[in-house]
Amino acid sequence: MKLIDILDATPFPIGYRLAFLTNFWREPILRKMEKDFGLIRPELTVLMCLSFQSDVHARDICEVTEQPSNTVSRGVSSLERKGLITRSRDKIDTRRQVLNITPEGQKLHDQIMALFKAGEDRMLATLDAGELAQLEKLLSKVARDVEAWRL
Amino acid sequence: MKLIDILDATPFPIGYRLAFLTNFWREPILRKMEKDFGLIRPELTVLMCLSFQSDVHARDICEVTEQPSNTVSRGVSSLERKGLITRSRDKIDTRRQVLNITPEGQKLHDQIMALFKAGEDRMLATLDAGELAQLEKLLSKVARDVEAWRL
DNA sequence: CTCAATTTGCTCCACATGGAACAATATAAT
DNA sequence: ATTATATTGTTCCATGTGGAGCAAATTGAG
Repeated sequence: MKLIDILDATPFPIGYRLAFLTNFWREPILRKMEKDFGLIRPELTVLMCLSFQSDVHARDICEVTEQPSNTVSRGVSSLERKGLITRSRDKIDTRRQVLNITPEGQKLHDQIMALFKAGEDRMLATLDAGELAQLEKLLSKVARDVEAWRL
Repeated sequence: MKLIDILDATPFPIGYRLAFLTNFWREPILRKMEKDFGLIRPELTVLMCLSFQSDVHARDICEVTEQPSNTVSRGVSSLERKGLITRSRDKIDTRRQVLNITPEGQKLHDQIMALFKAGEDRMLATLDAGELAQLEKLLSKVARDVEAWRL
């Protein structure tokens, strides 16, 4: 009995393959990230948001990533302790705090992104250029349509 | 700031989209499964294995799904308490126990599979028949190649 | 101006999960 | 046969995570 056999027996061939590929691509890298860099998942989420945009509030991260506020709160706190992001009170609304990534945080972020990139290259090595373009185009189309089909 | 924007900014466009689609397709269904049927993830894993094949050992499930033995053990115990699977000592090796799905378990399994199928249909509604075939073919190719690229 | 309602971020708590050690049983070596 | 080693499945424990509720601060209605 192999996992791939059970996979082939399900009535949702594409969904299961999406989950299958996601697991084998992402999970080992996340474990490596935790082991080598001591960064856990919620911290990476915050780091990616701050790398993408500056002067962000924790609340923004909650909304964008649809994560509960306590998870984001923990991620922000530990990232600040590590010196990977900065936290400063908002002058106008002192409940809020303005978050920014530090150079150290950006550097770590880039290293981790490189891990994912290398993993993707390995995963897709069996596809030629045309197939790669096809796959990205199809996944993009479905992803862009997300608001129409998400529950 | 939208999640899809951060997505587009990463250097791994396909990997991130795989993860993105997997999350929005699978997670809501798993939550619904937990709420409506009281079944948690490790239980579903065991149930799917037993639906696929009869007379399996817990150890087999560990190997196929690469889950730790305690997780499988808990799943097996709770499924048996609920009457969804049966457990009987192996006559030859009395350390082992032979697991089988019950008719009730099979019925529940089929109901849950139908949820995932319906979710997949919704997710892929934007693709035409040719695109669907293309996508499945490409995902299959990469998935079959898993042993070559997994870390 | 005053007080209720909202928003932000945090702590407490409950639970799912994986690692490690354990008992019971089976297998191998001499 | 006896003893050491493997294997199976379980319980204990540490940790990551989300829900609910909380205090502090802001906003809005009268």
